[in-house]
Amino acid sequence: MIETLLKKHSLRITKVRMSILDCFAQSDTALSHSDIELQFSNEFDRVTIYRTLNSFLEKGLLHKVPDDSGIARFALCQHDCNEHQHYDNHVHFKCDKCSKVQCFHDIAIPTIPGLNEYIIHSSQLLVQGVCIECQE
Amino acid sequence: MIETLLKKHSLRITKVRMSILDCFAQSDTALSHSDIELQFSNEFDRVTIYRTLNSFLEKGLLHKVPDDSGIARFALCQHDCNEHQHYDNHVHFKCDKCSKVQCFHDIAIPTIPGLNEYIIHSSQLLVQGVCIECQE
DNA sequence: ATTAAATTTGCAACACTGTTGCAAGTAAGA
DNA sequence: TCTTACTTGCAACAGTGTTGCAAATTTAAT
Repeated sequence: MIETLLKKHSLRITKVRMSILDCFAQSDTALSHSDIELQFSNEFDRVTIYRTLNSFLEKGLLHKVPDDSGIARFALCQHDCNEHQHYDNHVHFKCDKCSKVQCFHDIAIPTIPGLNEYIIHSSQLLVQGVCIECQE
Repeated sequence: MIETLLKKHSLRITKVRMSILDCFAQSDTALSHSDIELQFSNEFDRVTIYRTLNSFLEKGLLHKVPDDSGIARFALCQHDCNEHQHYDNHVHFKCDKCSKVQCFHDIAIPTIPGLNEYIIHSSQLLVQGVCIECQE
């Protein structure tokens, strides 16, 4: 439940946070600031939306999804992330036709040989192509 | 040679293009617009730099390096890319300390099982951590 | 070397994304 | 209920990237 989720991450329960978190819970794709703003522009200030996304990110409710376009997209964390640790090393798929970005939480990224001397914190794999819906 | 490279990709030989392409040839890390602008701000207009980067991208001289920060970085293509085809499915490493991004052209990205129904155009792996220089 | 056509450059202006400071408003615990 | 700490909205700003247009430059053809 959404309220519990906020409390668990030590965030106060407010209208903006409930609405935006609900948005992510409903969506099966990663959402950008502008996606959110489209829905709530006459309800909440854009700065508030930015700040909400940032606190969700910081507290481990959301993770950032990389993208060649430059705009930041976010998706719900599936594991127990918190402000100290993020576990979001999974595969992302971006459709070149509809531009939607999906997370594949179940597909682990294989270990890459050849980076032995580097200390590795995280790996993110972005696959681009055509999603199932856009093939039809 | 730089002039040959421009001609090969059907780009006219101009001062901006020579200078910027040379910059990339010298550098072992990916460069952003602002990296370039720092060097040439009193010589070339920022719009011209943006346009130069875009034509290099389009003609297959450079590829875009993904990054969670949102700013676009570019690096030289190693294979024979052109305006129709890009072969830049390799590993990128970003150092969390110095923020430099390196390409590992030699490390191929393993095939990911579980995306069978998707048409895949490209895969980019971004590994973050601490580079060798920053460990010392 | 001259010329003509096409491309490139610089400038001004603009749009979008994201951040900061501050005063007013709200949530949560005593 | 009251107090404290956090959150929100507003205004202003900074950075990144794009577009239109006139002037300059490259290129290829004479």
